Amino acid sequence: MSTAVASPSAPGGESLSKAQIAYTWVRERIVSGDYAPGHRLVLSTLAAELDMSVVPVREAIRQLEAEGLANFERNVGARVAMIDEARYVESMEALGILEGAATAMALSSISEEDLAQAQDLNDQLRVTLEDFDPKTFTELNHRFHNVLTCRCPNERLIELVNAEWEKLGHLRESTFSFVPGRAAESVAEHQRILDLIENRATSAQVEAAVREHRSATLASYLAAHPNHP
Amino acid sequence: MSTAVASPSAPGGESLSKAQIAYTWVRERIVSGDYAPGHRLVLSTLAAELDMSVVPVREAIRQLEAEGLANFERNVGARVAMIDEARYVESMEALGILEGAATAMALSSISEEDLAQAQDLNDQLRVTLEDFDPKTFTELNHRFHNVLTCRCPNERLIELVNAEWEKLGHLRESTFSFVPGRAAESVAEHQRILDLIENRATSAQVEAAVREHRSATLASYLAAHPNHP
DNA sequence: TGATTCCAAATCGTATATCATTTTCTTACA
DNA sequence: TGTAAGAAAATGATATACGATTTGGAATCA
Repeated sequence: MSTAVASPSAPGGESLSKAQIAYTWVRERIVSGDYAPGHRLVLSTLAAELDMSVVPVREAIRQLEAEGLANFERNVGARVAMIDEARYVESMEALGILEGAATAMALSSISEEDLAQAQDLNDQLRVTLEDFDPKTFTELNHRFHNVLTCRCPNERLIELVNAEWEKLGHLRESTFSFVPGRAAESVAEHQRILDLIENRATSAQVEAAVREHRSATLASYLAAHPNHP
Repeated sequence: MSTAVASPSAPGGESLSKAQIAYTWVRERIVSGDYAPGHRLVLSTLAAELDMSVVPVREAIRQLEAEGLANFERNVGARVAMIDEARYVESMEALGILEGAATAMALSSISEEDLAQAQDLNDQLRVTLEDFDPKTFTELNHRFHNVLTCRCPNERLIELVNAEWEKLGHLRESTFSFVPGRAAESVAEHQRILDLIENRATSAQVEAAVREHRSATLASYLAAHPNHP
């Protein structure tokens, strides 16, 4: 029986292709940490588990590869992407740049409600600090940033932000897990960003603030991390 | 005979998989404009032309899809991605942001030689103005920007820059084809960027200059373009 | 004539089969 | 005992085959 997979011939709803089913299935396992980095993704095994042939599974894994969640080696096979320390840092940096720009561009479109929602999320984050749980903190943190960026009129930029965010996804919680003290600073910086927006700061100021916010997260992560190559 | 495709069992060299051969082959046709936007990519036809089965072709096209060069429609097939006006603008904007940041980060690593090479390329661009050819101008233009960004220590950022650049690739020449006057301005702005670098301007200044440079290109493109939805 | 239905061709999606490569295990030899 | 050669197993890469879906057109009817 394994996992209940949505019937491909689901009546009424639009049936997903097997390749798509395999994609979401495997992806879910990766982001949930079920398949740890380095875990081998054997086509025949996955195909058997999903009760389909290897062809759609292969396609799914290639798609995951394109997103950077898996690595394929010719004639050897695929495995869940390793979390190279250097790459993690670089992606965080890139995310800061993209997110900063997206937030700045969104400025004129951010409504009172958006701002209120962001404030609310940051308040929730503050509450979380007392009984800290990296998982929920990370979740709220994502939603906070998403509220600010999603109004960006440039959809491509939003795509890039999300892609980068997801690439970091399956290990992002580690930042706050490893450096619990960072969470409090993070909330404070969020507040500063919200204040800037509310006080009609220039887009350059907001962009810089968001970028620095991520740099700071990154710095504390690195400080707490003895580089282990 | 058709196109001479590198033998998969090329002796000595590392043989490419058929999927990779198909990928580069189709991609080449797209970026060269041989396959215009909207052109259908029929698996069986391509497979026949490449003398292989449809399986690797399919894989190649999915890869192209992931890069945004092709679009796949379920049970219908793939076609070369349409050049949506809005998407073009958004990608250009995103490229400006990424390139600006990459160039700024590269500042401390740009050597005298790099600067000289960039200067040389811009001089070549200036010469090209007299007997203008959009194709070579675009080529040189790319190399100019590449010299500045490639020293960026953040490889991920370079990846993103290149990905965005290539996404625009198959229609980038149009900017200078449609707005020939823009080329001269472009060269002047390049010169300003080089001057900033030479005079040890702050990274923020350089970043802004590069970003504005692309904004200006975009603006003149839009000005010369009656929006045709 | 125009719209509708139905059939056939085109093409994709997936399964199965075969070939190629890599890895691992065994075995023989120094 | 350690190493190297070779066979066997595992797995990926590709080919072929077949079923499913879409699309275009022919035939039918009002």
